[in-house]
Amino acid sequence: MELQKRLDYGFNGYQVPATPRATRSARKRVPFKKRVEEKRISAFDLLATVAGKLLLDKESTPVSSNTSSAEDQSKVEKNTVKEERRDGNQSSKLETCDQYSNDREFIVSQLVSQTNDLRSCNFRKSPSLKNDTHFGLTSVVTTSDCSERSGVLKLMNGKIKNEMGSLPCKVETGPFLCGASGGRIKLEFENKGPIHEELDRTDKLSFREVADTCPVEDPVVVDGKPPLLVSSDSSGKTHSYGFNNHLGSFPGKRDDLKVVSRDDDEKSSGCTYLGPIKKPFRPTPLIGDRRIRKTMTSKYLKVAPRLNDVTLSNSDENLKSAYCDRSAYKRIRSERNYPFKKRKFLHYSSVSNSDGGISSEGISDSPEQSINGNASGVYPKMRGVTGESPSLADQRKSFHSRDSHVKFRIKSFRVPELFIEIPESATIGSLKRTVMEAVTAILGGGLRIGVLLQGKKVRDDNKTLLQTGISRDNQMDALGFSLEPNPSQTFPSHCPGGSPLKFPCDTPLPLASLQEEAEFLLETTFFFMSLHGFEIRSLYPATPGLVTRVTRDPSHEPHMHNLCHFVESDHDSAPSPTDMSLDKSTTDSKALVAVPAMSVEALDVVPAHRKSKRSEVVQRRIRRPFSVAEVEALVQAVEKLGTGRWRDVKLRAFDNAKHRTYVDLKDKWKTLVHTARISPQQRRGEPVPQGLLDRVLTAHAYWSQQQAKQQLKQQQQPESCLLLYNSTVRASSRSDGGEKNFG
DNA sequence: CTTAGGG
DNA sequence: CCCTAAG
Repeated sequence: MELQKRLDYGFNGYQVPATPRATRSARKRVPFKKRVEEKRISAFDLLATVAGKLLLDKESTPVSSNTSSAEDQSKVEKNTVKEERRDGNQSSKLETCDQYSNDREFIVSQLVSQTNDLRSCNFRKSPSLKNDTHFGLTSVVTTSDCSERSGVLKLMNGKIKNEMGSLPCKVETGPFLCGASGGRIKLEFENKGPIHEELDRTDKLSFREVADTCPVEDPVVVDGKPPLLVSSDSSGKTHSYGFNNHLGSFPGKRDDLKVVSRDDDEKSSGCTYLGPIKKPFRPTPLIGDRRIRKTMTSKYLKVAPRLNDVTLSNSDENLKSAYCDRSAYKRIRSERNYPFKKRKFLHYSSVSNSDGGISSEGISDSPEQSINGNASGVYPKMRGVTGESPSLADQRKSFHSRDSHVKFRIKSFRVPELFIEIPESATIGSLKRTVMEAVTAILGGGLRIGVLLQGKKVRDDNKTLLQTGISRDNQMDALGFSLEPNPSQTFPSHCPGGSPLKFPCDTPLPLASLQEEAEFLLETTFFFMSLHGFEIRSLYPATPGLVTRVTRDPSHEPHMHNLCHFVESDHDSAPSPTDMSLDKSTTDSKALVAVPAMSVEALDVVPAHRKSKRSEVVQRRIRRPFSVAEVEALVQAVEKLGTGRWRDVKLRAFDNAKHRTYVDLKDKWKTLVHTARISPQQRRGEPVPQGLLDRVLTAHAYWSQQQAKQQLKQQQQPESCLLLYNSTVRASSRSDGGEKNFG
C-alpha cells in the first residue's frame, strides 16, 4: 500500500468541535498565545494586591490624610484554586478544601452542567446542581511549608478543584485602602514559608470558613445554620484574625437562564447575591467578525442575576434594580447575539450594587444591603470570634491591649456563581476552558475592595479602623469585605440606548493599574492551572519565575483523564487531552461560551476595546486524520456530487460526523488529490488504498473539467453552452439528478 | 453560511 | 486544520 502523504501545516493539534458549524464559527482565530503576552504576571500582582489590601496592619498612629499615603507591599505566597460544587439542597460542600494548610485559597469556580451536558462526566444536571465560585485570597501566616507548591486541578463529579501553587509576586498597593484608611496598611505576603514574625504571635487567631458556609450573622441565612467554621491554626504558632470573604454567587435569573435552574439552597447558605450588576467585564466584542455574529445561540455559559434572590431583600431599590437588570438583560438578549466565539470574555459582574446602580445614599443603611451582602455572600464576612474559645479570646484581647494593630486574614473571596452550558459532545478541554473563561471574566474586570461593617458599607476611606470600630472585637464579626467591580471600567457610553443603568463613580479608589492587573489575574492563574489540570501551558509563554515554582501533580491527572476519555469516546478515538497534555491543543471552545450572570448589562455596557484578549484561549481543534473509511466515503460522495458542493458532501457522507465540517472535507479532498499525485514514498500517515487515490484523481479530473466547462458556458453564448452541455452529458454518461456515477 | 484557496 | 475573502 502506498502511504498517504499528509499535508502538515505545522499545527500540533486541534480540538474537536462539538458541533461542526457552531464550533467552527465559534472558534477563535486569534492565537491565544499572541494575546497573552505581556502582563501575565501582573495578574497575580493584582491578586496579591487585593489580598494585600485585606491584610491590614493598623498602626497605632492614625493617619487623617488619605490612604494614598499608605505604602503597601505584599508578596504572594500561595494561591489555591478550588472549585467546589454544592449539592443541591444541601448546602454542604462536596469537597472541602483539604489543604487548609495553604493560607491562600483561590476558589475558582463551579460548573453547572445542563441537562444535556457532559452527563457522561457525572456532572449533575443543572436543576439540582448548585454551583458556586469562590475566589479566595488568603494571606499567608501559616507555618506549613509552602516553599514548594504545586497546583492541582481535580475534576471529579462535576467538581473541579484546583489548588494553585505559589504565586510569587510583590504588590504595591498605593492609594487605596480597604475602606478604613486612617491607619497605615501593611501588606505582607510571603513567597516562601510562613511569616516568622507572625508565627510567634499568640495574639492572632486564624479562622477558617467553609467555602459554602455563610456567616452566622448573615441575615440571609434562612436556616440559621452557621456556615462559618472557626478553626485555630493547627500550628498553634500562628494566630491571626482570619476571615473569609465571599463574593456572593451571582444571582442569575432563572427565567433568563436557559441553562440552569438553580436551587434555592443558596438561601440556606446565604450566599446569594441580588444586587444589580454594574460592572461588566469588558466583553470581547469582535463584532466585526461576521461569522461569529450569529452563532451565539445556545452554547454558552450564562450567568445571570437571579430574580428570586432579589426577593430576599426587602428594599424596593433592590427589587427595582433587579427588575431593571432583568429587563436590560432581556433586551440585550433579544437584541443582541453575542458571538459565541467572542464571548470568551465573561463580563465581570459586580458584586455590589452599592456603588452605583442603586442610590448611593440609602444603601448603606438599608436592610437589604446587609442582606444582600451577607446573604448573597457577596460581601465577604470577616469571621468573628464566634465560638472562639476563651483562651483565644483572651489572646486576642491581650493583643489589642498590647498594641493597636489589627490583623486581618482573608481566607478567600467567593467568586460569583457561574453557569456553564456546554454540549454533551464537548470535550473536557472545552469544559476546562469554559470554566477558565468564566472565572477570568469575573476576575478580569478589575476589582476593588469594599468594606462592610455591620452590613453597611463603609464609604469613608479616611476613617480609621479605630474610629470605625473595626478594631473592636464585637465589630469583627460584622466586618466584611467585598470585591467590587472597578468603577473606572464601566463605560456608560456603551450602554444601549442611554442605559438606565448607573455605574458607580463614587469611589476613585481603584488604580488604573489595578484594572489591568485584574485582567491578567486569571490569565496568570490559569497559566499555573495549565501546568496541572488544565494542561494549557503551551498556550502561555513560559514565565520562568512562575513556572519553575509550580510543579505538576500527577495525582490529579486521573480525574481529568477519565473525564476526557468519557467525552472523547463519543467521537472517534481522538487522542484524549491527557494524551496530548504536552500538546498545544487542549481546549475546545467552540460550543462553549461563558456568560457571566451579572454581565447582562455588561454586555451592553462594556466596551471591548481592551487589548486583552486573554480569555481567548481557543485552540485548534484536535487533529483527526481521516480514516480509510472516511476517505472512501468522501471519494464516493465527491464522485457523485463533485468538488464544489462540499456542504452537500458533508450532508451526504458525513452528516453524523460532527467533527468533520465541509471545510474539513474540502481540505481533505485537497490533500487527497495531492497525495494521489505524489509518489507513494512521499506519502505519510495512514496509507490510503491506491484504488481510492485513483478514484480521487479520476473524480478530480472529471469535476475539474466540468467546472471549466461551466465557466466556459457562462462566458460563452447560450448556444455554445448548450452544445457543451450536450457533449458533456454524452461523454460522461451522467446519471439523472446531475450526479456523476463512477463505475 | 458556503466556497475556494492560501497558509 | 486555520483563516479569509467572496459570493
